[in-house]
Amino acid sequence: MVEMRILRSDPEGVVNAYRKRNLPDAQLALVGELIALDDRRKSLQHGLDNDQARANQLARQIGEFMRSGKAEEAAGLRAEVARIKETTRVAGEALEDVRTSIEEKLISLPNLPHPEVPPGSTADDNEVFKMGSMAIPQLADGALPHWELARKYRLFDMEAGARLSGSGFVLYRGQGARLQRALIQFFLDEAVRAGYEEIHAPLLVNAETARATGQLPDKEGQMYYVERDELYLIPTAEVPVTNIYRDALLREDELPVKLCGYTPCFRREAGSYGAHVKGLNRVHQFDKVEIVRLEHPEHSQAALVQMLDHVEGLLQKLELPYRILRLCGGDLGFASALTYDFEVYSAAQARWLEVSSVSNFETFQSNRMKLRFKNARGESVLVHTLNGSALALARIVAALLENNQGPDGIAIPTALRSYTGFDSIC
RNA sequence: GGUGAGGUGGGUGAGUGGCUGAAACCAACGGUUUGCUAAACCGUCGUACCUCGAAAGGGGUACCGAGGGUUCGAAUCCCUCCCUCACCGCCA
Repeated sequence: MVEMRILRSDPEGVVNAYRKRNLPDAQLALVGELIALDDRRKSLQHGLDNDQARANQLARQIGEFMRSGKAEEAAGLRAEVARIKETTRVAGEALEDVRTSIEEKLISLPNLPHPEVPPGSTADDNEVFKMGSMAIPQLADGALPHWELARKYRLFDMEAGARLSGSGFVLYRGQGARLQRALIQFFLDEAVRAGYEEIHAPLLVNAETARATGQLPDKEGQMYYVERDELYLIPTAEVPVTNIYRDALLREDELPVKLCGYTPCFRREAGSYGAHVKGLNRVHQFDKVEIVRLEHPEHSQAALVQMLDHVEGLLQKLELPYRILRLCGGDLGFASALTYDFEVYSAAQARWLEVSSVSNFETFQSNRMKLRFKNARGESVLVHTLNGSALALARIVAALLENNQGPDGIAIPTALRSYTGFDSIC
């Protein structure tokens, strides 16, 4: 949720920034509407406070009259209190309406794009920020896409997943299952080594939690919902992990907070059909290690760079060809101010697959969840939140299988061998 | 799922209708003392919003799990919900 403070301080700048996101005029108009509503809110609050101060004063006087036996005087004041109460009731309702209206409008506005966000409207306009040094592998004739490799080496079974749950659910087995576990362990170890505290979080969260990180209301349809208990299956570890600090008021010296967590991620996403969603390219449940940081506003950009380095290091250790994209305004996620996507090249499909998204949310999430720290001057300041995948498994597996296939099987990258316990899949 | 006991400021914990935004103690912070440390002593010490002020700072309102209600007045009385703890039942 964008800070009202920012809207008020520079409405024109805000509107201009939103143009980068290609927001429709109706949404841009909200900026002015919100400021007007906020003015109204202040004036209602002012009136209400004054009336209540008066009522409190009268109540005290009535008490004194009662004690000293002046019943008539007390009765007269009671009548006045009754009048004031009626006024405050009306004002209170009006204030509540204005608040609700502000909340509704504010929550419908996406985050302001960071100045570094390139212009553009679709994924095609994303800027290639960096190409990894690993060469794109040249596969021999007859190289197979990962879903064929899975069949050949009995690594995972989409049909079984479909039978158990539905299409888009995967059952891993044998070396395929082992590879999953190895990657999770590897990613967690690397994150912990980089100073992130490991979190093992609940996979079902309540509505308030989903709202705080921005999944509700804007991505409601993306989440699985357990109606009977009013709980959502998490679409990413970001949700429970960031929410650990909901409503927190930290000391400045507690920053930065660096957390990581492995969870399965559940996504309903209807999506398209055909080759694009075949195999592991897009599934309803996948595994991911997420890194999350709570930062002092002055340090969040530096933190973002560190996170990019961390993710890049993982891909280098896995010896995967990758590139880093800087998302353009039109492709930027609702809650994000600045996002870098990592894509790995999946050679048999001859396409880039998104395996990580690293974002700085600045105060968008912390404003929703009232996550602040106290600065040296004693003021409460919203922290910046950041997170990134480090890394998402399913597509990494797809690329690993395809890129490393050869006549003698599929080679496991050196860094992973102590985790898998085998050097190749055969 | 059943029964019982509770939810007060960073912590412990007092407070059953007005002078309680809340005692006391601990922690924390600033200071005095001290060769240093400790102790002792003095002071500060919740959050949000509105408002006055250039600022320093001042004034006001709300908040004692959440939401309603009674009352001139509620941390205190009533109702609903949530959560925690204990015991029983069930159970990976």
